[in-house]
Amino acid sequence: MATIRDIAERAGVSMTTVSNVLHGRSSRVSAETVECIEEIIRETGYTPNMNARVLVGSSSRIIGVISSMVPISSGGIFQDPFHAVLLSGIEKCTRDLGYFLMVRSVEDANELESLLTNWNIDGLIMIGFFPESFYAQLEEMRKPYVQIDSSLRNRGLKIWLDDETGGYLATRYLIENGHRRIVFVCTPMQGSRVVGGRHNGYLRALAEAGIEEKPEDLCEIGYTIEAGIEMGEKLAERHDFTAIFACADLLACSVCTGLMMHGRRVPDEISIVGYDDTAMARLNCPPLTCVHQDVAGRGSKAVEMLVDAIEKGEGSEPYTFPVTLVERQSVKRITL
Amino acid sequence: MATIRDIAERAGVSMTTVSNVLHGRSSRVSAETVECIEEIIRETGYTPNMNARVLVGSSSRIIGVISSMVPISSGGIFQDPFHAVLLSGIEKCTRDLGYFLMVRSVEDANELESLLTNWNIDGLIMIGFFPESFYAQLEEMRKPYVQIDSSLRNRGLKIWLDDETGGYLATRYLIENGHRRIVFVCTPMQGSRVVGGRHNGYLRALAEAGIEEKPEDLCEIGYTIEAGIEMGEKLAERHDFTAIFACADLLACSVCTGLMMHGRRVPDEISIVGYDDTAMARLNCPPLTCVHQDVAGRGSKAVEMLVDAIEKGEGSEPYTFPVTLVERQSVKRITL
DNA sequence: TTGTACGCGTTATCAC
DNA sequence: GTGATAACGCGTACAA
Repeated sequence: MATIRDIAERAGVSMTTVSNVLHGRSSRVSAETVECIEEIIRETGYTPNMNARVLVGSSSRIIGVISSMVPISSGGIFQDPFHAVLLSGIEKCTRDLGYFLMVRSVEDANELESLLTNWNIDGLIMIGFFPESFYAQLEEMRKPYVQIDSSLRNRGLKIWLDDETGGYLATRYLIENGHRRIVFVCTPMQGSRVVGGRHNGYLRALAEAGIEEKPEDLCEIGYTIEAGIEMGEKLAERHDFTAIFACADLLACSVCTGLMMHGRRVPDEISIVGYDDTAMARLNCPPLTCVHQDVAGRGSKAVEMLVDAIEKGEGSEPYTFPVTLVERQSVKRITL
Repeated sequence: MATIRDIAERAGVSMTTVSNVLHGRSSRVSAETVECIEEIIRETGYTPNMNARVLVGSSSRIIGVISSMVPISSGGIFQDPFHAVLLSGIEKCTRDLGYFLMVRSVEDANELESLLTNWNIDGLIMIGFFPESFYAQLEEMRKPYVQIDSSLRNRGLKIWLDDETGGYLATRYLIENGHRRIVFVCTPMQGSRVVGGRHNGYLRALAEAGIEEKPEDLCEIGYTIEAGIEMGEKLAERHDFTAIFACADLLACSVCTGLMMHGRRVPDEISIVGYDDTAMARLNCPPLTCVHQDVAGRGSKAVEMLVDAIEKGEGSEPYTFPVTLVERQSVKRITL
């Protein structure tokens, strides 16, 4: 509760001097006063009132996080483990860089504007997809924002993933293990750079091996456990393929469950490769071979880029994270 | 960016009048000025500057969330799916009640104090366990705080779970299905009300059925997938039990994986019951029978209790959430 | 090197 | 019913 005035009085100096010490402007203060004041600051446990700082200055050192709703079950943000890990990376980096994190779900562009102006938020991290009006609002307000897994056309900072390579690596791995008929399970592709990229990689690997793409091998479903299990049950009836590439761990694991519930064995009869390498991949039985991405790292990078933009006013090119393939036990080598 | 002063000028009234309109003090303003001002407020898209409000008033309408680190892999908060869903519930309710959410990891009591005073945070939600110094700090600052899954002795608001009943239901269910030798897998019990409660329920069900507790049936491990898988592998060697009750889904699923990797079949040879009913329970193969708790609901309730305490200054009794048993397919009825 | 004074946007008190 | 005005805590010209 101690204020700058309190410190100044106790030290017998002016508030300006205290402020200078607080901001490390040591050139303007004699060494001994610095020491004296610092001592008092320690004693009194002074903590700046950020609200007052924001009011007088421009920066609030608050970073906002909004997330579009990709819930596993019902509404609410961050239910998806992917988002949880992402947030974890975001929080850590935000903290390390001396910023604060305000988390909120936002219904429309007006709410977004309110949020931003209410607290004079310095910049925004956007997880997922949002209506065009959100971007228009942000541009109008000239607020820096960074998108994770964004679509193509919007401006602003972007954290991408090398989705195409991931799709390619997964599919090539299956082909190298003797599989020639590979089902592609994904969420609806329309307009999604992410899913589209993974699919392109899938197609490239197929083409490279001289394998023709079969329309019935493309399975688009909703991003829920139930949809995945259902798809697994449907696929269990088919005997015209030997492998599945699912473009998210959640889908891979739930499809796997659906298959096994109907007596099909993984990987003995059907091999599966997933995408993301979240905790559920390691937990799956058998442990899931999948494309790995550094989820928490992407969160950190998003914060770094955003803070750069906030402090230096720099816009940077989209940053693309690499992917790797993690071999576990859900793929069987087969010989024809 | 419009301020109260701007509005006042445009309306040709004083700032006080605008403020009165803003706060619905209609008795002090004539109906026509109210309408006029409201019109201007709409036009100009006025949004209050919260920092200024906090500075002059006392309440910030910010709720803080800190989480002890119970990470699946490396450091960082909210990596655990349980925490993710919890946060989701917290965020929604916070928003519905007109508050804002600041999320942060905190290393020690000093950092906690800084966080709270920096922003004049109204109240705190604590997820998990924290050192005694945290509580001392909060008491000293007279900040309302609510603990989710707290230990016994601290003051403050508490959201509990009926852990004992959960342990009892799970164990009784296994016994009803013919199992008499039930291994109890958990995280270290020492001082944990949560794990201790579940264990007590387990013991009660055993006693009720006249089954003696065997020391070798108590397995304490770390809360990680790796530890669970390892324990599953170890248990796969044993043939002196028919069922496992794991006091967290993560443990149940990873033990299940470990068992199956070593050729033991679930539920044919070994039945398993989990606890929490997170997404991974539905995703498990076979889908996990487990004790259900309303995780998001607990988050909401925490916010409600906290806001009550903030606004009415009321301290309330610990609120205990009920549990139910969800039957899926990881338990087999056996006859001796 | 140090101090004074003003303004940031809002609310509350008190006078009109 | 309405309007000045003083705070809230801090940063920063500007003056000394």
